Formats: sequence, structure tokens, C-alpha cells
Amino acid sequence: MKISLDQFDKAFENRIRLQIMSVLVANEYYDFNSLKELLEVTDGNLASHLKALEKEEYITVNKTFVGRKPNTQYTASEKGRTAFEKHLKALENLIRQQKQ
Amino acid sequence: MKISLDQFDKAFENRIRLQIMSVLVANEYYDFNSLKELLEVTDGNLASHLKALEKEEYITVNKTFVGRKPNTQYTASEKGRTAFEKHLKALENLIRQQKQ
DNA sequence: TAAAAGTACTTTGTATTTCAAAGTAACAAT
DNA sequence: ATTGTTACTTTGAAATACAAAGTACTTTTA
Repeated sequence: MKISLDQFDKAFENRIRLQIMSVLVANEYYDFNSLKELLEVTDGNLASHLKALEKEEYITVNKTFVGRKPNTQYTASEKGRTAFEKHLKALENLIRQQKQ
Repeated sequence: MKISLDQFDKAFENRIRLQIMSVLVANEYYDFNSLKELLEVTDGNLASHLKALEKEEYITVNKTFVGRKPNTQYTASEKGRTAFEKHLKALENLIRQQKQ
């Protein structure tokens, strides 16, 4: 039987974006610097992956101040959560694959 | 807590290779043409992904004849199976992620 | 027996993706 | 005034992905 590839979401193919999404699904929000530390990526790289997820409307951005410092918080949108779940299901289906 | 990114295997980041591997783990072997049909990719593209997995020694190749036609069979190696399992565990860990 | 077709590639060229590094804007602290 | 911090954007280079075309070998068909 065929596995429809279109179940997979290109936006989650990159492991940094996959990880960002999984962090944002597990936590109500997460800020830029914490993500940067967690994922051990450069800020430019992180920003571009976040932008990619934002472009898909999978995450939303909220700029605040913590104390006197700017703090950008990211949140998984409903659309993002749904898409992520679908992607995980596709992964699961892939893994428990039937024999030929 | 930090999630070590090095748990993820770059060789399985591409969804075609991920799928090839999952097919080869679930089945003792699978041939070129069946994979091509299953994954709906061009033969050139498939060949290059197979080559990438072969280079990592994650799969082995066995050229046979079925009837009068050449038939190339691919098999997941022990190394490949282990690496794939590790990758899946990394995915699992990612999914049931602890809170901040 | 010449032409067409099938298998499993390789080669070529282009497009896309990824990433680090450097630059930047806004604001705060010194 | 200068330095530091955050959260970017821009730039450029390297890596990756992919389709299309070409190839070698063999078989099938006309």
C-alpha cells in the first residue's frame, strides 16, 4: 500500500523547525533567547526558521518587555498545532508500516 | 532542559530517505521499482537517495534477476536499523517534551 | 534482426535550502 | 557618548534536492 507523502509537512522537515514547533506545542509560549539557547543555533538562523513558521501562520509573535529588556515571545497557533499533529500522525503511520 | 540535536540523524531528515528506511526496516527487502512506485519519485531521484543511504552503510544492495529482468534489492543493514531506531527515539523524545 | 522497451543507474544543470557572519535598529545602562 | 542587549535582516556561500536526459545492458516484439 502507498503512503501519501502529502501528509508530511515540508515546514517540519527541518529538525530545527520541528524542534521549535514541538517546544511551542508543549509550552504556552517561549521566547527568542530561550529558544536560541535550547537549540544552540545562531540568532540569524533561528530568526529565519521562526520567520518560515510565521509565514505558514503556524506561530504567532508577541513583543513585550521583561524588566527593561525587549522580549519576543512565540506561540503555536491553532493552525500550527493542527498541522503539527497531522505531521506527527504521518510519522507514526510511516513507522508502523505494513508489509509488502 | 536541553534536547541534544545530535540524536537526530541527518540521513533521515529527508522524507524520501525516511520512508525508504521505514520500508526497509519493515520488510526484509524491497526492490528498486517497487520503491519507485511506492514513493512516486523519478528513478534518478530515488537512486541518489538510495546511494546516500548506502554511503552511510545503512542499506545494502543485492543485484539479482527475477525471471529475465534485472532486479535490485535493497536491505536495511544492522547499522541502518540501529541508526533508524535511534532516530525514532529522538523523535519520540522530542514529542513528549517536558515543560520549561 | 532491427527496433522498442525495461531496469537501474549516472550526469548535468538548476532551484531551493540552510547556515554563519556581519550588519542594523531600537532601547537601556553606564 | 559609548557600550551592551535583543531581535532581527542581509549577504553570500555551501549543501541539498530534483527533474530531465543520457547510458549500458538485456529482453521482448515486430
